[in-house]
Amino acid sequence: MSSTARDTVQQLATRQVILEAAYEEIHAYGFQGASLSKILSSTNVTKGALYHYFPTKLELGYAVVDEILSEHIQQTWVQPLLEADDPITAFKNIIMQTGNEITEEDIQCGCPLNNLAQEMAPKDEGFRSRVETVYRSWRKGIEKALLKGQENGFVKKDVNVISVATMIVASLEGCMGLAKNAQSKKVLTQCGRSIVDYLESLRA
Amino acid sequence: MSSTARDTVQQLATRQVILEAAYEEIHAYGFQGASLSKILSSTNVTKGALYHYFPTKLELGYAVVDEILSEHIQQTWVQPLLEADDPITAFKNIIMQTGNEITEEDIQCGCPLNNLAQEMAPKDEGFRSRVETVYRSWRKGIEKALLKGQENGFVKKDVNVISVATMIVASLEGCMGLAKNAQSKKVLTQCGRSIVDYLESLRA
DNA sequence: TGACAAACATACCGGTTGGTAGGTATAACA
DNA sequence: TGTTATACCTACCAACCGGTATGTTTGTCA
Repeated sequence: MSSTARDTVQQLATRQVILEAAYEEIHAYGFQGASLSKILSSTNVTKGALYHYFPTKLELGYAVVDEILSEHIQQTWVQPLLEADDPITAFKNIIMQTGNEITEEDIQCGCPLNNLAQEMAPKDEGFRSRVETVYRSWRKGIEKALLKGQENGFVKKDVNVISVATMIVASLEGCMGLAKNAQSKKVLTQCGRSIVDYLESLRA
Repeated sequence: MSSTARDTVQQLATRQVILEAAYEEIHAYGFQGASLSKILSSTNVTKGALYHYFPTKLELGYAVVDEILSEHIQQTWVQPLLEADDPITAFKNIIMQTGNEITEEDIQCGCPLNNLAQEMAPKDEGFRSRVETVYRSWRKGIEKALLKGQENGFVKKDVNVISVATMIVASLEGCMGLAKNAQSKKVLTQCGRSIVDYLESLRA
């Protein structure tokens, strides 16, 4: 039993190495532009190992969405919001913290979720539906937080939480997209400030 | 002289056919995913003709940005704004008209400018700077219109027109991006309504 | 210790891609 | 009418891609 457990650990370790290298390559070059050869040469993994764990390049990409991107959105953008009483203040904190921690390189690569959405949604239903699942849970999390905020008297009662949640995600992604093309942290913070202003306009 | 003029017209006609076919292929599959062979087979143009007018695939892509996308943004999103006295009402009209005219296919393909920005900005400086020029003139146009709106008493005086212009473009692009992945016109109109609400909050 | 399977490693393949070399048709001009 | 340049056309190529077939190592269990 214990040896089986260790095997599983070892197995998952190699799998994880592949997965994270794939994530970075895809983040930098997009899914279609991502080269399996480059993923392999950036690690000590061979093509045989890769195809042992992932039947196709497509399945590797799916796993990146399901296991890395989904997790990242949830931990960064949803959980802190759900734990707070005042969603607007919590959101401002997340935006400001992200703005502080983000590097120029991150800006150049953009939001990996948005990148995949824009590139792959029209081309592959598997990607689209998986990305959509992540987006939906993101928006649902914001909706929940806003609703709780309304109950606690932090958010205007007449706010349509569904529309606003969509608008927030849209402006965050749009903001990252503009900053990515401008290659400018200034554009990002400038746009972030407008989002914060917008959030404040929702306060009760 | 007149015959030379006719030659030029003929020449530009072929060039334009290539350009528009390239635009559609790139819009549907992205620049990297766009196949020259498919562009050629979708027209009656041969590879020799293509490479007569465009030295590389890259230059063809550049021309699409400079001559098609730039024009489209200017005509749809900037000119009507600059001609109006009240920029907020004008903007609402553009958004609603676009929302009415847009097809499900358009939604699936997304905004061609945003597509190219997200795909190519980190990979090719030529693309990035050209797309950036389009974005900048878009934002500048909105800034001008908002400023004029402030002078005419339609827009709050304390609004930072630069930040707001960036925010508007960001949320428009983000909105299109979300709708594209959701493959849903409902998401688009829902998000559009939030943008309109945001615009109304800027009214004097 | 031997059997067997999981976990890799290597060499290779068919297909597609952007790009090129070299020929041809057409029309303007001297 | 001969010359020349523009505007194409056709056939081909090297490079790279994802994917596979086959071999080898490693560890487990009976």
